[in-house]
Amino acid sequence: MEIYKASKKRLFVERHSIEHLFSAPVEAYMEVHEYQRDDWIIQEGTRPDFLYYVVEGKAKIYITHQNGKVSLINFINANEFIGEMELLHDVYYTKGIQASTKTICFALPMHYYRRQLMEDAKFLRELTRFLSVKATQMAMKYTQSLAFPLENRLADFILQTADNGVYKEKHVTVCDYLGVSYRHLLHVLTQFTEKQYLQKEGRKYHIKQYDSLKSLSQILRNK
Amino acid sequence: MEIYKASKKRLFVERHSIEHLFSAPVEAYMEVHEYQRDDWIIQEGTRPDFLYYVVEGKAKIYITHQNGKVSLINFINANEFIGEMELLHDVYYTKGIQASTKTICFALPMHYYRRQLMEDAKFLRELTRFLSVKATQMAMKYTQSLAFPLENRLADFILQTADNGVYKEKHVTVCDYLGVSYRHLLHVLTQFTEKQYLQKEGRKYHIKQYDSLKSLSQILRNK
DNA sequence: TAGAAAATATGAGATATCTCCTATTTTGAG
DNA sequence: CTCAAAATAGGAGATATCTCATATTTTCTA
Repeated sequence: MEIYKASKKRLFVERHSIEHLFSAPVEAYMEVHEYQRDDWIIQEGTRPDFLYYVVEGKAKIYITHQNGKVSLINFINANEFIGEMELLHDVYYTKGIQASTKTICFALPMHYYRRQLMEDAKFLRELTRFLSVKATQMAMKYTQSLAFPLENRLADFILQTADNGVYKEKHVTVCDYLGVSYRHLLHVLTQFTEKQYLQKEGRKYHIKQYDSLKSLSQILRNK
Repeated sequence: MEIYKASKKRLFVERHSIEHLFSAPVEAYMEVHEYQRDDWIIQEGTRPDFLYYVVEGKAKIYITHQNGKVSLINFINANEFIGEMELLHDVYYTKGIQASTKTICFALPMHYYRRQLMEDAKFLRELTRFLSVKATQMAMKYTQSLAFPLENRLADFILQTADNGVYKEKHVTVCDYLGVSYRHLLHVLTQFTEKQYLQKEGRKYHIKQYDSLKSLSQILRNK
């Protein structure tokens, strides 16, 4: 992890305005943190000292269960917050946050800014929107996971993450995200291949029947 | 559904202050709605005109999936909001809300109050807290549903809803809530009875081995 | 650059959960 | 009070998903 200093910091802050998020300036004590892929931004179980705002990159929220299973709760993208739960609640089980690409965040020391932020309608409005989307997403994922087999959820995930007709996510990550065993994920991927929805080439899968996948994934949706 | 008028309204509003929620008064256009058990407070798919604040009672959030399955997403209790998603987002698939006991809500016409509320730090802070809890809850339910079998989740649910050592929820509701089939719920309940965790008496189940259920439910928790 | 660790792959058997069916009991509206 | 609808109950077989075991390939690190 690198903390930008001096001109590197100044330049970065100038290029990435966050005026739209706050009524009063927060630059005084704000830091700029850069994390490399796989770095832990927050350790599971350890309260963070900062409220983060992701400017660049992508991260993952993990929780480890007592039975050893690991869940990838969700992805965090640019323009989203990290640590807002700890800002709002004194008691909270902190989830682990891991960068999945190089990730640059603004880091606001909660100590300094908590009081100010909790009075700032502009900030609270942003945070409210963010949390409402998060709550809705989780509710959808929850009900979908119970109402539909992996087949549908995987089709949806493939379409969401495929890049130029090519799907190439790591199986291990996908298992944690969709909450199924490695074995079963492979099994359904093989089915997709046998049905010619996908064509496997090394570690990549080429989408061959977009429509078939689309109709599997549409079943999840209440438009 | 009954809308309180005149003195009935005045009395109710006086007895249930909501000063702590708003910086400026909202009583002018506020209504008081009373719903009976099983009334629909909001129809699935139909945008509500009000932001509701539940003063008394308990309600259920439902969504119907394309495959016909119904999910009970969550319960709503006193001092919680309904319709906040529609307040925040112009495009949103509205879930159905059904009263599960007699429920009395304050109903704020969004049309009149949206702008004012979105500027009100006090209100936004409350809403933020509410949504953050909601998001956390959903995330936990989601990961738990994928990481643990019904046995653990049902044990937890029984302990949460049992009244004086007696569990007597409707099976149909529980199926929708825990996302399992009626058949399977009965199956696991029978197991609990055979293991003497519960003792069945008509439609009620008496908790006989509190500790066994407790340890099943503890497995879900990361303290 | 060798060896360890992580990721991929696949088989085989177990089990959690589902679907479909049928029967009985309870509840609620007229 | 009566009848239909809802809720409860349980059998039987299907299937979605899991666990465990083992082998190969890729990636990372000392």
